[in-house]
Amino acid sequence: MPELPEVETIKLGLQKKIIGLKIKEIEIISPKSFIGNAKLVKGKKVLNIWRKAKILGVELDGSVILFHLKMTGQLIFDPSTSLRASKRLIGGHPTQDMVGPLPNKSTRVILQFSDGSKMYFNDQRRFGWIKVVESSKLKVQSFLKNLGPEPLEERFSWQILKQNLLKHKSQPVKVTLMDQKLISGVGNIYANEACFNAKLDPRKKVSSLSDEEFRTLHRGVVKALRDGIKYGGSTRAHFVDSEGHKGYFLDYAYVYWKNSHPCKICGTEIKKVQLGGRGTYFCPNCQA
DNA sequence: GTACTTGTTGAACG
DNA sequence: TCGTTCAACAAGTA
Repeated sequence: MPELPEVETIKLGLQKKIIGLKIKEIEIISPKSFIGNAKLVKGKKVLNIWRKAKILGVELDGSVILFHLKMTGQLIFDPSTSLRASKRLIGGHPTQDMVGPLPNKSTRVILQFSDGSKMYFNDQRRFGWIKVVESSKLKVQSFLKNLGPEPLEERFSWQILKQNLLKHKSQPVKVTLMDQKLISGVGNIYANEACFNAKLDPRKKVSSLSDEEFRTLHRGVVKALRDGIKYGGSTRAHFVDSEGHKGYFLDYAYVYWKNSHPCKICGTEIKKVQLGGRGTYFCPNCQA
Protein backbone atom coordinates (compact mmCIF):
# COMPACT_ATOMS: atom_id res chain seq x y z
CA MET A 1 0.00 0.00 0.00
CA PRO A 2 1.32 3.36 -0.95
CA GLU A 3 2.69 5.35 1.95
CA LEU A 4 4.88 8.42 2.11
CA PRO A 5 7.87 7.02 0.16
CA GLU A 6 5.70 5.71 -2.66
CA VAL A 7 3.86 8.98 -2.99
CA GLU A 8 7.14 10.89 -2.85
CA THR A 9 8.48 8.71 -5.64
CA ILE A 10 5.43 9.33 -7.77
CA LYS A 11 5.79 13.04 -7.16
CA LEU A 12 9.42 13.13 -8.25
CA GLY A 13 8.62 11.11 -11.35
CA LEU A 14 5.60 13.13 -12.38
CA GLN A 15 7.39 16.43 -11.85
CA LYS A 16 9.60 15.59 -14.79
CA LYS A 17 6.71 14.48 -16.95
CA ILE A 18 3.61 16.58 -16.57
CA ILE A 19 4.59 20.04 -15.35
CA GLY A 20 3.68 22.41 -18.14
CA LEU A 21 1.26 20.03 -19.85
CA LYS A 22 -2.30 21.10 -20.43
CA ILE A 23 -5.17 18.87 -19.39
CA LYS A 24 -7.34 18.35 -22.42
CA GLU A 25 -9.94 16.05 -20.98
CA ILE A 26 -10.79 14.22 -17.78
CA GLU A 27 -12.62 10.95 -18.08
CA ILE A 28 -14.38 9.78 -14.95
CA ILE A 29 -15.13 6.10 -15.21
CA SER A 30 -16.04 5.65 -11.56
CA PRO A 31 -17.90 8.66 -10.14
CA LYS A 32 -17.29 7.35 -6.62
CA SER A 33 -13.57 7.93 -7.02
CA PHE A 34 -13.92 11.57 -8.01
CA ILE A 35 -15.05 14.42 -5.79
CA GLY A 36 -15.49 17.95 -6.99
CA ASN A 37 -16.09 19.80 -10.20
CA ALA A 38 -14.41 18.43 -13.32
CA LYS A 39 -14.71 21.84 -14.97
CA LEU A 40 -12.00 23.15 -12.65
CA VAL A 41 -9.59 20.77 -14.37
CA LYS A 42 -10.39 20.93 -18.06
CA GLY A 43 -8.14 23.13 -20.16
CA LYS A 44 -5.86 23.96 -17.22
CA LYS A 45 -2.10 23.78 -17.25
CA VAL A 46 -0.12 21.83 -14.63
CA LEU A 47 1.92 24.34 -12.66
CA ASN A 48 3.42 22.29 -9.88
CA ILE A 49 3.23 19.01 -7.95
CA TRP A 50 3.67 18.57 -4.24
CA ARG A 51 3.18 16.00 -1.54
CA LYS A 52 1.90 16.37 2.01
CA ALA A 53 1.84 13.20 4.09
CA LYS A 54 0.36 10.61 1.73
CA ILE A 55 -1.52 13.13 -0.36
CA LEU A 56 -0.34 14.18 -3.79
CA GLY A 57 -1.33 17.60 -5.03
CA VAL A 58 -1.31 18.65 -8.68
CA GLU A 59 -1.50 22.41 -8.81
CA LEU A 60 -3.37 24.03 -11.67
CA ASP A 61 -4.26 27.59 -12.42
CA GLY A 62 -6.78 28.38 -9.71
CA SER A 63 -7.40 24.84 -8.54
CA VAL A 64 -5.67 21.78 -7.18
CA ILE A 65 -6.19 18.08 -7.85
CA LEU A 66 -5.63 16.00 -4.72
CA PHE A 67 -4.91 12.27 -4.88
CA HIS A 68 -5.12 9.82 -2.02
CA LEU A 69 -4.19 6.28 -3.04
CA LYS A 70 -5.16 4.61 0.24
CA MET A 71 -4.58 0.85 0.04
CA THR A 72 -4.75 -0.12 -3.58
CA GLY A 73 -4.41 3.07 -5.61
CA GLN A 74 -1.91 3.48 -8.42
CA LEU A 75 -0.98 6.27 -10.79
CA ILE A 76 0.35 5.39 -14.20
CA PHE A 77 1.67 7.96 -16.64
CA ASP A 78 1.62 6.80 -20.22
CA PRO A 79 3.71 9.07 -22.48
CA SER A 80 1.55 8.40 -25.55
CA THR A 81 2.38 6.63 -28.73
CA SER A 82 3.72 9.60 -30.62
CA LEU A 83 6.91 10.41 -28.79
CA ARG A 84 10.03 8.31 -28.57
CA ALA A 85 9.54 4.99 -26.83
CA SER A 86 9.82 6.51 -23.40
CA LYS A 87 8.58 4.30 -20.66
CA ARG A 88 5.52 4.29 -18.53
CA LEU A 89 5.85 5.79 -15.11
CA ILE A 90 4.23 3.60 -12.51
CA GLY A 91 3.64 4.30 -8.88
CA GLY A 92 1.54 3.02 -6.04
CA HIS A 93 0.09 -0.36 -5.23
CA PRO A 94 1.86 -3.03 -7.30
CA THR A 95 -0.28 -5.40 -9.33
CA GLN A 96 0.21 -7.57 -12.34
CA ASP A 97 -2.11 -5.70 -14.63
CA MET A 98 -0.41 -2.34 -14.14
CA VAL A 99 2.04 -3.27 -16.87
CA GLY A 100 -0.65 -4.56 -19.21
CA PRO A 101 -3.04 -2.71 -21.50
CA LEU A 102 -4.74 0.41 -20.17
CA PRO A 103 -7.35 1.24 -19.19
CA ASN A 104 -8.08 -1.95 -17.28
CA LYS A 105 -10.82 -3.04 -14.93
CA SER A 106 -9.51 -1.06 -11.99
CA THR A 107 -9.07 2.20 -13.91
CA ARG A 108 -11.24 4.88 -12.26
CA VAL A 109 -10.20 8.19 -13.80
CA ILE A 110 -8.12 9.13 -16.85
CA LEU A 111 -6.47 12.50 -17.38
CA GLN A 112 -5.68 13.26 -20.99
CA PHE A 113 -3.05 15.83 -21.79
CA SER A 114 -2.94 17.92 -24.91
CA ASP A 115 0.24 16.28 -26.17
CA GLY A 116 -1.50 12.90 -26.27
CA SER A 117 -0.07 11.49 -23.07
CA LYS A 118 -2.38 10.16 -20.37
CA MET A 119 -2.40 9.57 -16.67
CA TYR A 120 -4.43 6.69 -15.27
CA PHE A 121 -5.75 6.55 -11.74
CA ASN A 122 -6.35 2.90 -10.91
CA ASP A 123 -7.81 1.64 -7.67
CA GLN A 124 -8.96 -1.93 -7.22
CA ARG A 125 -10.98 -1.38 -4.09
CA ARG A 126 -12.04 2.22 -4.59
CA PHE A 127 -10.75 3.26 -1.16
CA GLY A 128 -8.72 6.04 -2.70
CA TRP A 129 -10.02 9.23 -4.23
CA ILE A 130 -9.34 12.22 -6.40
CA LYS A 131 -10.57 15.53 -5.15
CA VAL A 132 -10.61 18.84 -6.99
CA VAL A 133 -10.73 22.03 -4.94
CA GLU A 134 -10.26 25.69 -5.67
CA SER A 135 -6.84 26.89 -4.56
CA SER A 136 -8.40 29.39 -2.18
CA LYS A 137 -10.23 26.60 -0.36
CA LEU A 138 -7.26 24.30 -0.03
CA LYS A 139 -6.29 25.40 3.45
CA VAL A 140 -9.60 24.50 5.02
CA GLN A 141 -9.37 20.87 3.95
CA SER A 142 -9.38 18.99 7.24
CA PHE A 143 -6.99 16.29 6.11
CA LEU A 144 -4.36 18.91 5.36
CA LYS A 145 -5.00 21.11 8.36
CA ASN A 146 -4.37 18.57 11.07
CA LEU A 147 -1.17 17.00 9.80
CA GLY A 148 1.95 16.75 11.91
CA PRO A 149 5.47 17.64 10.69
CA GLU A 150 6.98 16.07 7.59
CA PRO A 151 9.53 13.50 8.81
CA LEU A 152 11.93 14.06 5.92
CA GLU A 153 12.25 17.79 6.39
CA GLU A 154 15.34 19.26 8.02
CA ARG A 155 13.48 20.79 10.91
CA PHE A 156 12.06 17.42 11.98
CA SER A 157 14.44 16.78 14.87
CA TRP A 158 14.39 14.06 17.47
CA GLN A 159 13.27 16.68 19.98
CA ILE A 160 10.20 17.43 17.91
CA LEU A 161 9.50 13.72 17.60
CA LYS A 162 9.75 13.36 21.36
CA GLN A 163 7.59 16.38 22.05
CA ASN A 164 4.86 15.19 19.68
CA LEU A 165 4.77 11.54 20.66
CA LEU A 166 4.53 12.53 24.31
CA LYS A 167 1.11 14.01 23.58
CA HIS A 168 -0.07 10.43 23.86
CA LYS A 169 2.29 9.23 26.54
CA SER A 170 0.40 6.15 27.64
CA GLN A 171 0.10 4.69 24.14
CA PRO A 172 2.43 2.13 22.58
CA VAL A 173 5.13 3.87 20.59
CA LYS A 174 4.18 2.24 17.30
CA VAL A 175 0.60 3.43 17.55
CA THR A 176 1.73 7.04 18.02
CA LEU A 177 4.01 6.82 15.00
CA MET A 178 0.96 6.18 12.84
CA ASP A 179 -0.99 9.15 14.21
CA GLN A 180 -1.04 11.66 11.35
CA LYS A 181 -1.42 14.57 13.76
CA LEU A 182 1.92 13.72 15.38
CA ILE A 183 3.92 12.84 12.25
CA SER A 184 2.84 12.97 8.63
CA GLY A 185 2.79 10.02 6.33
CA VAL A 186 3.90 7.06 8.44
CA GLY A 187 1.61 4.07 8.01
CA ASN A 188 1.69 0.51 9.24
CA ILE A 189 4.61 -0.70 7.13
CA TYR A 190 7.02 2.05 8.05
CA ALA A 191 5.94 2.25 11.67
CA ASN A 192 6.89 -1.40 12.00
CA GLU A 193 10.16 -0.95 10.16
CA ALA A 194 11.05 2.18 12.12
CA CYS A 195 10.69 0.33 15.42
CA PHE A 196 12.87 -2.45 14.09
CA ASN A 197 15.53 0.01 12.92
CA ALA A 198 15.53 1.56 16.37
CA LYS A 199 15.63 -1.87 18.04
CA LEU A 200 12.62 -0.81 20.03
CA ASP A 201 9.76 -2.99 21.21
CA PRO A 202 6.72 -1.48 19.42
CA ARG A 203 4.56 -2.20 22.47
CA LYS A 204 6.64 0.02 24.73
CA LYS A 205 4.79 3.01 26.11
CA VAL A 206 5.93 6.40 24.91
CA SER A 207 6.36 7.70 28.45
CA SER A 208 8.96 5.02 29.19
CA LEU A 209 11.36 6.05 26.40
CA SER A 210 14.66 7.68 27.27
CA ASP A 211 16.11 10.58 25.29
CA GLU A 212 18.57 8.14 23.77
CA GLU A 213 15.68 5.97 22.61
CA PHE A 214 13.90 8.93 21.07
CA ARG A 215 17.13 9.72 19.23
CA THR A 216 17.46 6.24 17.77
CA LEU A 217 13.75 6.12 16.99
CA HIS A 218 14.07 9.36 15.07
CA ARG A 219 16.92 7.87 13.06
CA GLY A 220 14.87 4.70 12.60
CA VAL A 221 11.89 6.56 11.17
CA VAL A 222 14.00 8.55 8.74
CA LYS A 223 15.94 5.48 7.66
CA ALA A 224 12.77 3.47 7.06
CA LEU A 225 11.32 6.21 4.88
CA ARG A 226 14.55 6.84 2.99
CA ASP A 227 15.01 3.11 2.38
CA GLY A 228 11.45 3.02 1.14
CA ILE A 229 12.20 5.75 -1.37
CA LYS A 230 15.47 4.10 -2.33
CA TYR A 231 14.16 0.59 -2.93
CA GLY A 232 10.49 1.03 -3.65
CA GLY A 233 11.14 4.21 -5.49
CA SER A 234 14.04 3.46 -7.71
CA THR A 235 13.16 -0.09 -8.63
CA ARG A 236 9.46 0.37 -9.07
CA ALA A 237 8.96 3.73 -10.66
CA HIS A 238 10.46 2.94 -14.02
CA PHE A 239 10.07 -0.73 -14.66
CA VAL A 240 7.90 -1.79 -17.49
CA ASP A 241 8.52 -5.51 -17.85
CA SER A 242 6.05 -8.25 -17.05
CA GLU A 243 7.39 -8.80 -13.56
CA GLY A 244 5.59 -5.78 -12.28
CA HIS A 245 5.29 -6.83 -8.69
CA LYS A 246 8.99 -7.42 -8.12
CA GLY A 247 11.15 -4.83 -6.48
CA TYR A 248 8.42 -3.86 -4.11
CA PHE A 249 9.67 -2.54 -0.81
CA LEU A 250 8.19 -5.47 1.07
CA ASP A 251 10.98 -7.64 -0.29
CA TYR A 252 13.40 -5.46 1.65
CA ALA A 253 11.34 -5.11 4.81
CA TYR A 254 12.81 -6.55 7.98
CA VAL A 255 9.64 -7.35 9.87
CA TYR A 256 6.50 -6.21 8.05
CA TRP A 257 4.41 -9.20 7.01
CA LYS A 258 7.29 -11.48 8.04
CA ASN A 259 5.65 -13.28 10.95
CA SER A 260 7.06 -16.80 11.44
CA HIS A 261 10.01 -15.88 9.21
CA PRO A 262 13.47 -15.75 10.74
CA CYS A 263 14.77 -12.27 11.58
CA LYS A 264 17.26 -11.12 8.94
CA ILE A 265 19.67 -10.02 11.66
CA CYS A 266 19.56 -12.71 14.35
CA GLY A 267 17.42 -15.55 12.99
CA THR A 268 14.82 -15.37 15.74
CA GLU A 269 11.26 -15.92 14.58
CA ILE A 270 9.36 -12.70 13.88
CA LYS A 271 6.25 -12.34 16.01
CA LYS A 272 2.92 -10.78 15.16
CA VAL A 273 0.63 -9.08 17.65
CA GLN A 274 -2.31 -6.69 17.47
CA LEU A 275 -1.62 -3.11 18.49
CA GLY A 276 -4.27 -0.44 18.17
CA GLY A 277 -6.20 -2.91 16.06
CA ARG A 278 -3.42 -3.27 13.49
CA GLY A 279 -1.02 -6.05 12.69
CA THR A 280 2.30 -5.38 14.38
CA TYR A 281 5.47 -7.30 13.58
CA PHE A 282 8.71 -7.40 15.52
CA CYS A 283 11.73 -9.49 16.40
CA PRO A 284 11.49 -10.46 20.08
CA ASN A 285 15.27 -10.67 20.29
CA CYS A 286 16.48 -7.55 18.44
CA GLN A 287 13.66 -5.40 19.80
CA ALA A 288 13.79 -6.45 23.42
C1' DG B 1 -21.14 -16.53 3.74
C1' DT B 2 -16.79 -15.25 6.38
C1' DA B 3 -12.50 -13.51 7.72
C1' DC B 4 -9.02 -10.49 6.52
C1' DT B 5 -6.62 -6.37 4.66
C1' DT B 6 -5.68 -0.16 5.80
C1' DG B 7 -6.26 4.91 6.70
C1' DT B 8 -9.56 7.85 8.40
C1' DT B 9 -13.37 9.21 11.05
C1' DG B 10 -16.60 9.47 14.58
C1' DA B 11 -18.76 7.37 18.53
C1' DA B 12 -18.38 5.67 23.16
C1' DC B 13 -15.96 4.81 27.15
C1' DG B 14 -14.22 6.27 32.06
C1' DT C 1 -13.46 18.20 28.42
C1' DC C 2 -9.91 14.89 27.94
C1' DG C 3 -7.35 10.87 26.34
C1' DT C 4 -8.00 6.57 24.62
C1' DT C 5 -10.05 2.56 22.39
C1' DC C 6 -13.04 0.54 19.16
C1' DA C 7 -16.12 -0.04 15.27
C1' DA C 8 -17.49 1.30 10.76
C1' DC C 9 -16.48 2.20 6.10
C1' DA C 10 -14.67 1.73 1.50
C1' DA C 11 -14.32 -3.37 -1.84
C1' DG C 12 -11.76 -7.12 -3.23
C1' DT C 13 -9.20 -11.73 -2.26
C1' DA C 14 -8.85 -16.37 -0.43
